[in-house]
Amino acid sequence: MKNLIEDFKNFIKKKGLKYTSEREEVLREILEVEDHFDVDTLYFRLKNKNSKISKASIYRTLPLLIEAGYIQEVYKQAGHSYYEVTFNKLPHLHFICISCGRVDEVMDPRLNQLIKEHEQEKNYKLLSYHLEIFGICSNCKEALK
Amino acid sequence: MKNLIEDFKNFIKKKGLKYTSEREEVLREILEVEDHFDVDTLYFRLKNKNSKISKASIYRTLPLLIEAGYIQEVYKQAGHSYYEVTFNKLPHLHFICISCGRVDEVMDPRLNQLIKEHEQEKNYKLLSYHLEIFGICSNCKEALK
DNA sequence: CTATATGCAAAACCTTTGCACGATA
DNA sequence: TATCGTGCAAAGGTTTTGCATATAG
Repeated sequence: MKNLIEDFKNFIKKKGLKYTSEREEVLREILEVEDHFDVDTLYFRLKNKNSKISKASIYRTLPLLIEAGYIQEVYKQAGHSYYEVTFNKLPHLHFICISCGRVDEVMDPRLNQLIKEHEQEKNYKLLSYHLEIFGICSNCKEALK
Repeated sequence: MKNLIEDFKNFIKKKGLKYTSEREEVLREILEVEDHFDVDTLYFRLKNKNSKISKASIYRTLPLLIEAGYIQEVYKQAGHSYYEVTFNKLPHLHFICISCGRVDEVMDPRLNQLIKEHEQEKNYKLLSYHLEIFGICSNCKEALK
Protein backbone atom coordinates (compact mmCIF):
# COMPACT_ATOMS: atom_id res chain seq x y z
CA MET A 1 0.00 0.00 0.00
CA LYS A 2 2.69 2.42 1.04
CA ASN A 3 4.60 1.44 -2.08
CA LEU A 4 1.65 2.16 -4.32
CA ILE A 5 1.47 5.67 -2.97
CA GLU A 6 5.19 6.23 -3.21
CA ASP A 7 5.10 4.94 -6.76
CA PHE A 8 2.41 7.41 -7.72
CA LYS A 9 4.37 10.22 -6.10
CA ASN A 10 7.38 9.26 -8.17
CA PHE A 11 5.28 8.99 -11.29
CA ILE A 12 3.94 12.50 -10.74
CA LYS A 13 7.33 13.99 -10.01
CA LYS A 14 8.95 12.28 -12.96
CA LYS A 15 6.44 14.07 -15.16
CA GLY A 16 7.45 17.41 -13.66
CA LEU A 17 4.08 17.79 -11.96
CA LYS A 18 3.32 18.60 -8.36
CA TYR A 19 2.25 16.06 -5.83
CA THR A 20 -0.79 17.55 -4.12
CA SER A 21 -3.01 16.38 -1.31
CA GLU A 22 -5.94 16.19 -3.72
CA ARG A 23 -4.10 13.78 -6.00
CA GLU A 24 -3.21 11.62 -3.05
CA GLU A 25 -6.77 11.72 -1.73
CA VAL A 26 -8.08 10.39 -5.03
CA LEU A 27 -5.46 7.68 -5.17
CA ARG A 28 -6.16 6.55 -1.59
CA GLU A 29 -9.85 6.48 -2.33
CA ILE A 30 -9.66 4.36 -5.46
CA LEU A 31 -7.53 1.88 -3.54
CA GLU A 32 -10.37 1.52 -1.03
CA VAL A 33 -13.24 1.33 -3.48
CA GLU A 34 -14.41 -2.12 -4.37
CA ASP A 35 -15.84 -2.97 -7.75
CA HIS A 36 -16.49 -0.22 -10.23
CA PHE A 37 -16.83 3.43 -9.60
CA ASP A 38 -17.67 6.65 -11.34
CA VAL A 39 -16.70 10.24 -10.65
CA ASP A 40 -19.74 10.87 -8.47
CA THR A 41 -18.98 7.86 -6.30
CA LEU A 42 -15.50 9.13 -5.58
CA TYR A 43 -16.72 12.65 -5.04
CA PHE A 44 -19.34 11.76 -2.44
CA ARG A 45 -17.12 9.23 -0.69
CA LEU A 46 -14.49 11.92 -0.27
CA LYS A 47 -17.05 14.51 0.76
CA ASN A 48 -18.23 12.15 3.50
CA LYS A 49 -14.70 12.14 4.80
CA ASN A 50 -14.79 15.93 4.94
CA SER A 51 -12.58 16.34 1.92
CA LYS A 52 -12.86 19.69 0.21
CA ILE A 53 -11.97 18.30 -3.20
CA SER A 54 -13.89 19.42 -6.28
CA LYS A 55 -15.19 17.25 -9.06
CA ALA A 56 -12.94 19.13 -11.43
CA SER A 57 -9.91 17.86 -9.58
CA ILE A 58 -11.19 14.32 -9.73
CA TYR A 59 -11.76 14.66 -13.45
CA ARG A 60 -8.24 16.00 -13.77
CA THR A 61 -6.68 13.26 -11.65
CA LEU A 62 -8.25 10.22 -13.26
CA PRO A 63 -6.28 10.48 -16.52
CA LEU A 64 -3.09 10.50 -14.46
CA LEU A 65 -4.14 7.36 -12.64
CA ILE A 66 -4.96 5.71 -15.93
CA GLU A 67 -1.63 6.70 -17.38
CA ALA A 68 0.13 5.40 -14.29
CA GLY A 69 -1.70 2.11 -14.74
CA TYR A 70 -3.73 2.13 -11.54
CA ILE A 71 -7.17 2.28 -13.06
CA GLN A 72 -8.93 1.70 -16.33
CA GLU A 73 -12.14 2.89 -17.86
CA VAL A 74 -14.26 -0.20 -18.23
CA TYR A 75 -17.59 0.86 -19.61
CA LYS A 76 -19.99 3.72 -20.09
CA GLN A 77 -23.57 3.57 -19.10
CA ALA A 78 -26.32 6.18 -18.98
CA GLY A 79 -23.92 8.76 -20.32
CA HIS A 80 -21.11 8.46 -17.85
CA SER A 81 -17.93 6.48 -17.40
CA TYR A 82 -17.14 3.73 -14.97
CA TYR A 83 -13.64 2.85 -13.86
CA GLU A 84 -12.04 0.05 -11.96
CA VAL A 85 -8.73 -0.52 -10.25
CA THR A 86 -6.57 -2.61 -12.55
CA PHE A 87 -3.62 -2.78 -10.29
CA ASN A 88 -2.87 -6.42 -9.52
CA LYS A 89 -6.06 -7.45 -11.19
CA LEU A 90 -6.40 -10.56 -13.30
CA PRO A 91 -7.83 -10.30 -16.79
CA HIS A 92 -11.59 -10.55 -16.78
CA LEU A 93 -14.72 -9.69 -18.66
CA HIS A 94 -17.92 -7.91 -17.69
CA PHE A 95 -21.37 -9.30 -18.10
CA ILE A 96 -23.77 -6.37 -17.92
CA CYS A 97 -27.49 -6.93 -17.48
CA ILE A 98 -29.37 -4.34 -19.51
CA SER A 99 -32.48 -4.96 -17.44
CA CYS A 100 -31.26 -4.47 -13.86
CA GLY A 101 -27.83 -2.98 -14.51
CA ARG A 102 -26.01 -5.66 -12.55
CA VAL A 103 -22.41 -6.24 -13.58
CA ASP A 104 -20.70 -9.61 -13.18
CA GLU A 105 -16.98 -9.95 -13.38
CA VAL A 106 -15.80 -13.18 -14.89
CA MET A 107 -12.21 -14.32 -14.89
CA ASP A 108 -10.84 -16.12 -17.90
CA PRO A 109 -7.14 -16.62 -18.52
CA ARG A 110 -7.88 -17.72 -22.10
CA LEU A 111 -8.96 -14.19 -22.84
CA ASN A 112 -5.61 -12.82 -21.82
CA GLN A 113 -3.83 -15.41 -23.93
CA LEU A 114 -5.97 -14.59 -26.95
CA ILE A 115 -5.29 -10.88 -26.64
CA LYS A 116 -1.56 -11.33 -26.18
CA GLU A 117 -1.44 -13.33 -29.38
CA HIS A 118 -3.11 -10.59 -31.35
CA GLU A 119 -0.83 -8.02 -29.81
CA GLN A 120 2.23 -9.85 -31.05
CA GLU A 121 0.80 -10.62 -34.44
CA LYS A 122 -0.20 -7.02 -35.11
CA ASN A 123 2.87 -5.53 -33.47
CA TYR A 124 0.80 -3.37 -31.16
CA LYS A 125 1.76 -2.12 -27.77
CA LEU A 126 -1.08 -3.21 -25.52
CA LEU A 127 -2.21 -0.71 -22.92
CA SER A 128 -5.56 -1.96 -21.72
CA TYR A 129 -8.59 -3.84 -22.87
CA HIS A 130 -12.02 -4.74 -21.80
CA LEU A 131 -14.64 -7.19 -22.89
CA GLU A 132 -18.21 -6.20 -22.22
CA ILE A 133 -21.08 -8.54 -22.75
CA PHE A 134 -24.60 -7.20 -22.71
CA GLY A 135 -27.50 -9.44 -21.98
CA ILE A 136 -30.23 -10.33 -19.55
CA CYS A 137 -29.21 -12.00 -16.31
CA SER A 138 -30.81 -15.18 -14.99
CA ASN A 139 -32.86 -13.28 -12.38
CA CYS A 140 -34.34 -10.93 -14.93
CA LYS A 141 -34.93 -13.79 -17.34
CA GLU A 142 -37.12 -15.41 -14.70
CA ALA A 143 -38.90 -12.17 -13.90
CA LEU A 144 -39.79 -11.69 -17.56
CA LYS A 145 -41.49 -15.04 -17.85
CA MET B 1 -30.51 -6.07 -49.93
CA LYS B 2 -34.14 -5.83 -50.86
CA ASN B 3 -34.88 -8.42 -48.23
CA LEU B 4 -33.09 -6.48 -45.54
CA ILE B 5 -35.28 -3.51 -46.22
CA GLU B 6 -38.45 -5.55 -46.37
CA ASP B 7 -37.46 -7.19 -43.10
CA PHE B 8 -37.06 -3.84 -41.42
CA LYS B 9 -40.40 -2.72 -42.74
CA ASN B 10 -42.01 -5.82 -41.28
CA PHE B 11 -40.20 -5.30 -38.00
CA ILE B 12 -41.51 -1.75 -37.76
CA LYS B 13 -45.06 -2.71 -38.65
CA LYS B 14 -45.08 -5.64 -36.27
CA LYS B 15 -44.33 -3.17 -33.50
CA GLY B 16 -47.33 -1.07 -34.52
CA LEU B 17 -45.10 1.76 -35.71
CA LYS B 18 -45.14 3.61 -38.98
CA TYR B 19 -42.71 2.99 -41.76
CA THR B 20 -41.41 6.41 -42.77
CA SER B 21 -39.01 7.60 -45.43
CA GLU B 22 -36.65 8.83 -42.71
CA ARG B 23 -36.39 5.40 -41.16
CA GLU B 24 -35.70 3.86 -44.53
CA GLU B 25 -33.10 6.51 -45.34
CA VAL B 26 -31.17 5.69 -42.20
CA LEU B 27 -31.37 1.98 -42.86
CA ARG B 28 -30.16 2.37 -46.45
CA GLU B 29 -27.32 4.53 -45.29
CA ILE B 30 -26.02 2.19 -42.62
CA LEU B 31 -26.02 -0.60 -45.19
CA GLU B 32 -23.71 1.51 -47.36
CA VAL B 33 -21.38 2.70 -44.64
CA GLU B 34 -18.21 0.72 -44.24
CA ASP B 35 -16.53 0.29 -40.90
CA HIS B 36 -17.78 2.21 -37.92
CA PHE B 37 -19.93 5.27 -37.88
CA ASP B 38 -21.37 7.79 -35.49
CA VAL B 39 -24.48 9.94 -35.68
CA ASP B 40 -22.65 12.84 -37.31
CA THR B 41 -21.29 10.61 -40.04
CA LEU B 42 -24.75 9.44 -40.96
CA TYR B 43 -26.18 12.94 -40.73
CA PHE B 44 -23.66 14.51 -43.08
CA ARG B 45 -23.69 11.61 -45.51
CA LEU B 46 -27.43 11.97 -45.78
CA LYS B 47 -27.23 15.76 -46.03
CA ASN B 48 -24.85 15.36 -48.94
CA LYS B 49 -27.54 13.34 -50.68
CA ASN B 50 -29.97 16.21 -50.13
CA SER B 51 -31.84 14.45 -47.42
CA LYS B 52 -33.80 16.72 -45.10
CA ILE B 53 -33.49 14.40 -42.15
CA SER B 54 -32.72 15.80 -38.71
CA LYS B 55 -30.25 14.46 -36.21
CA ALA B 56 -33.15 13.89 -33.83
CA SER B 57 -34.63 11.39 -36.24
CA ILE B 58 -31.33 9.59 -36.55
CA TYR B 59 -31.05 9.43 -32.78
CA ARG B 60 -34.57 8.06 -32.67
CA THR B 61 -33.99 5.50 -35.42
CA LEU B 62 -30.77 3.95 -34.16
CA PRO B 63 -32.37 2.18 -31.18
CA LEU B 64 -34.83 0.56 -33.58
CA LEU B 65 -32.01 -0.68 -35.77
CA ILE B 66 -30.23 -2.05 -32.72
CA GLU B 67 -33.37 -3.79 -31.56
CA ALA B 68 -33.91 -5.22 -35.03
CA GLY B 69 -30.35 -6.57 -34.91
CA TYR B 70 -28.90 -4.56 -37.77
CA ILE B 71 -26.37 -2.56 -35.83
CA GLN B 72 -24.59 -2.51 -32.52
CA GLU B 73 -22.92 0.12 -30.45
CA VAL B 74 -19.29 -0.87 -30.36
CA TYR B 75 -17.42 1.77 -28.45
CA LYS B 76 -17.46 5.32 -27.23
CA GLN B 77 -14.67 7.72 -27.84
CA ALA B 78 -14.28 11.45 -27.23
CA GLY B 79 -17.73 11.54 -25.72
CA HIS B 80 -19.77 9.97 -28.45
CA SER B 81 -20.92 6.59 -29.59
CA TYR B 82 -19.78 4.55 -32.55
CA TYR B 83 -21.85 1.87 -34.19
CA GLU B 84 -21.27 -0.83 -36.73
CA VAL B 85 -23.41 -3.01 -38.89
CA THR B 86 -23.62 -6.42 -37.24
CA PHE B 87 -25.78 -8.01 -39.84
CA ASN B 88 -24.02 -11.05 -41.22
CA LYS B 89 -20.88 -10.10 -39.37
CA LEU B 90 -18.57 -12.59 -37.73
CA PRO B 91 -17.52 -12.09 -34.14
CA HIS B 92 -14.51 -9.87 -33.84
CA LEU B 93 -12.58 -7.54 -31.61
CA HIS B 94 -11.39 -3.96 -31.99
CA PHE B 95 -7.86 -2.82 -31.59
CA ILE B 96 -7.97 0.94 -31.04
CA CYS B 97 -4.83 3.04 -31.29
CA ILE B 98 -4.97 5.78 -28.69
CA SER B 99 -2.38 7.75 -30.59
CA CYS B 100 -3.84 7.99 -34.08
CA GLY B 101 -7.36 6.69 -33.43
CA ARG B 102 -7.11 3.93 -36.00
CA VAL B 103 -9.37 0.96 -35.37
CA ASP B 104 -8.46 -2.55 -36.50
CA GLU B 105 -11.01 -5.27 -36.67
CA VAL B 106 -9.71 -8.70 -35.85
CA MET B 107 -11.68 -11.88 -36.33
CA ASP B 108 -11.35 -14.64 -33.81
CA PRO B 109 -13.80 -17.52 -33.54
CA ARG B 110 -12.30 -18.50 -30.18
CA LEU B 111 -13.73 -15.33 -28.73
CA ASN B 112 -17.22 -16.31 -29.72
CA GLN B 113 -16.74 -19.75 -28.26
CA LEU B 114 -15.46 -18.33 -25.00
CA ILE B 115 -18.41 -15.99 -24.66
CA LYS B 116 -20.95 -18.67 -25.46
CA GLU B 117 -19.51 -20.80 -22.69
CA HIS B 118 -19.92 -18.05 -20.14
CA GLU B 119 -23.41 -17.37 -21.34
CA GLN B 120 -24.43 -20.96 -20.66
CA GLU B 121 -22.61 -21.20 -17.38
CA LYS B 122 -24.16 -18.03 -15.99
CA ASN B 123 -27.56 -18.64 -17.53
CA TYR B 124 -27.59 -15.28 -19.25
CA LYS B 125 -29.37 -14.36 -22.40
CA LEU B 126 -26.66 -12.89 -24.60
CA LEU B 127 -27.62 -9.82 -26.61
CA SER B 128 -24.36 -8.34 -27.77
CA TYR B 129 -20.77 -7.99 -26.77
CA HIS B 130 -17.65 -6.21 -27.75
CA LEU B 131 -14.01 -6.52 -26.98
CA GLU B 132 -11.99 -3.36 -27.21
CA ILE B 133 -8.26 -3.31 -26.90
CA PHE B 134 -6.50 -0.02 -26.42
CA GLY B 135 -2.89 0.35 -27.36
CA ILE B 136 -0.42 1.92 -29.72
CA CYS B 137 -0.32 0.66 -33.27
CA SER B 138 2.85 -0.38 -35.06
CA ASN B 139 2.99 2.84 -37.11
CA CYS B 140 2.74 5.05 -34.06
CA LYS B 141 5.24 2.88 -32.20
CA GLU B 142 7.76 3.62 -34.96
CA ALA B 143 6.95 7.32 -34.96
CA LEU B 144 7.55 7.54 -31.24
CA LYS B 145 11.07 6.15 -31.49
C1' DC C 1 9.34 33.40 -6.30
C1' DT C 2 7.57 30.81 -10.29
C1' DA C 3 5.02 27.31 -12.16
C1' DT C 4 1.48 24.35 -11.56
C1' DA C 5 -3.04 22.91 -9.31
C1' DT C 6 -7.34 23.98 -7.36
C1' DG C 7 -12.28 25.44 -7.04
C1' DC C 8 -15.89 27.63 -8.97
C1' DA C 9 -18.93 28.51 -12.49
C1' DA C 10 -19.56 28.76 -17.18
C1' DA C 11 -18.93 26.49 -21.48
C1' DA C 12 -18.88 22.60 -24.43
C1' DC C 13 -20.46 18.43 -25.96
C1' DC C 14 -23.49 14.69 -27.21
C1' DT C 15 -28.02 13.11 -26.57
C1' DT C 16 -32.88 13.52 -25.24
C1' DT C 17 -37.24 15.74 -25.15
C1' DG C 18 -41.51 19.09 -25.61
C1' DC C 19 -44.18 20.89 -28.86
C1' DA C 20 -46.43 22.26 -33.12
C1' DC C 21 -46.78 20.62 -37.57
C1' DG C 22 -46.79 16.93 -41.02
C1' DA C 23 -47.31 12.22 -42.72
C1' DT C 24 -48.89 7.39 -42.33
C1' DA C 25 -52.34 3.87 -42.11
C1' DT D 1 -59.21 11.06 -39.18
C1' DA D 2 -56.50 9.43 -35.45
C1' DT D 3 -52.11 8.24 -34.35
C1' DC D 4 -47.49 8.37 -34.71
C1' DG D 5 -43.15 10.74 -36.53
C1' DT D 6 -40.58 14.72 -37.67
C1' DG D 7 -37.89 19.00 -37.15
C1' DC D 8 -36.61 22.55 -34.37
C1' DA D 9 -34.86 24.43 -30.44
C1' DA D 10 -34.39 24.05 -25.75
C1' DA D 11 -33.23 21.14 -21.94
C1' DG D 12 -30.47 17.60 -19.72
C1' DG D 13 -26.38 15.44 -18.01
C1' DT D 14 -21.54 14.55 -17.99
C1' DT D 15 -17.12 16.30 -18.78
C1' DT D 16 -13.99 20.16 -19.89
C1' DT D 17 -12.17 24.69 -19.41
C1' DG D 18 -11.10 29.87 -18.18
C1' DC D 19 -9.81 32.42 -14.59
C1' DA D 20 -8.55 34.07 -10.07
C1' DT D 21 -6.61 32.22 -6.07
C1' DA D 22 -3.82 28.92 -3.52
C1' DT D 23 0.01 25.86 -3.05
C1' DA D 24 4.18 23.01 -4.19
C1' DG D 25 8.96 23.07 -5.09
